[in-house]
Amino acid sequence: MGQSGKIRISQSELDVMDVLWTQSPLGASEVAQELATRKDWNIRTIKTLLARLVEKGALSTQSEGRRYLYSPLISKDSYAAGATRRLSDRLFGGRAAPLVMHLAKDDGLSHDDIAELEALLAELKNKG
Amino acid sequence: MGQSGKIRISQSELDVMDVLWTQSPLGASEVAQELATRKDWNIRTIKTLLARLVEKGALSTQSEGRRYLYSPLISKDSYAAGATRRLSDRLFGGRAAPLVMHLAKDDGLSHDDIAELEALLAELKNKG
DNA sequence: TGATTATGCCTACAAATGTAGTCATTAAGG
DNA sequence: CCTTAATGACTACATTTGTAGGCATAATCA
Repeated sequence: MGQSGKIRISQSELDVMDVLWTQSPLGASEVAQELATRKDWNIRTIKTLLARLVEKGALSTQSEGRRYLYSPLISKDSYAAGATRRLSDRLFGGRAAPLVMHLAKDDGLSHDDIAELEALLAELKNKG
Repeated sequence: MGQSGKIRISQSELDVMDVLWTQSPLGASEVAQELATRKDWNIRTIKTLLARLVEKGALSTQSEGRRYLYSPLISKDSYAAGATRRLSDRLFGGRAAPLVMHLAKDDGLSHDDIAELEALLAELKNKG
C-alpha cells in the first residue's frame, strides 16, 4: 500500500480527488469545470487544492504544453478502505456489525442493500 | 437529533469524548488520568479540549465545589451514526455493501462478525 | 498588435486544531 | 499561617484548512 497510508486528505481536497477519481488526467480548469456544478469555488481555490494534493503525494502531474495534467496517485478504493477502517477502529473497536447497524437506522439500508450484503456474506463464508 | 448534527468534533476532541462516553461526569483531572495511558498530553491541553467541547455544545458542565464536572451532551451512538453516514454518503454514495466489503478486506471480518451481520440482516428483513 | 485569458508560482489571511503557558484564586497539607 | 497543588479564565503560537489575490508569461481573440 505504499506511503498512501499516512496521507491526510481534507474535505475540500477530497472533492477535488473525487473528480480525478472519476476521470483523469485533467488540467486545473477541467477539474474546475467538473466541480462547478457542485461547488462555488474560484479557480484559484481549486489550483491551491491541486497544489496541496501534489505536495502531499496524493496526485501526480505530467506537463502538457505549458500546463499540468493531474492524476491520482492513490486510488479511491484504497483511500476508502483506509477511511473505513479508521472509522471502524475509532468508533466501533474494529467491529463491522455495529457500523452496519448504524447504517440501517433511519431506513439507511434498502432491500437491495440487504440482498447485496447477504450475497457478500455468503461469498465471504465460502472463501474464509 | 437536535443541534448535534452540526457539531464537528476533531480527532483530539474525540479522544476526550471517548473518556466521557465511557464514564461521566468527570472533572478535568480525572479525564486526564484516564487519558494518561493512551496519550501523552499535558493537563492544560486536556482542559483546552474540554473547554472547546463545551463551547461547541458537545459537553455540559455542572459545578462541583470550585471545579466543573463534564458530561456528554451528544451520545456516542448518535455521533457514530452521523460519522458513519457521512462516510458512507461521501465515499460510497450512501450504499452499505461497498463499505462492508472494505471492512472485509485484509481479514477485517471475523467469523463472529459475519455471523453477527447475518443475524442483523435477518432481523432487518423481518422488520422491513 | 494590443487587450483578454489561462496558467503556474508565490503570497495572504481567517478559522480550526494541536498543544500548551500565565495568572489569580482557592483548597489543602504541614 | 505559609507553601504547594489544583482549577478555571485567558492567552499563545505553529500547522492545517478554506478560500482566495497578485504577478509574470504565454496563448488567443479581435
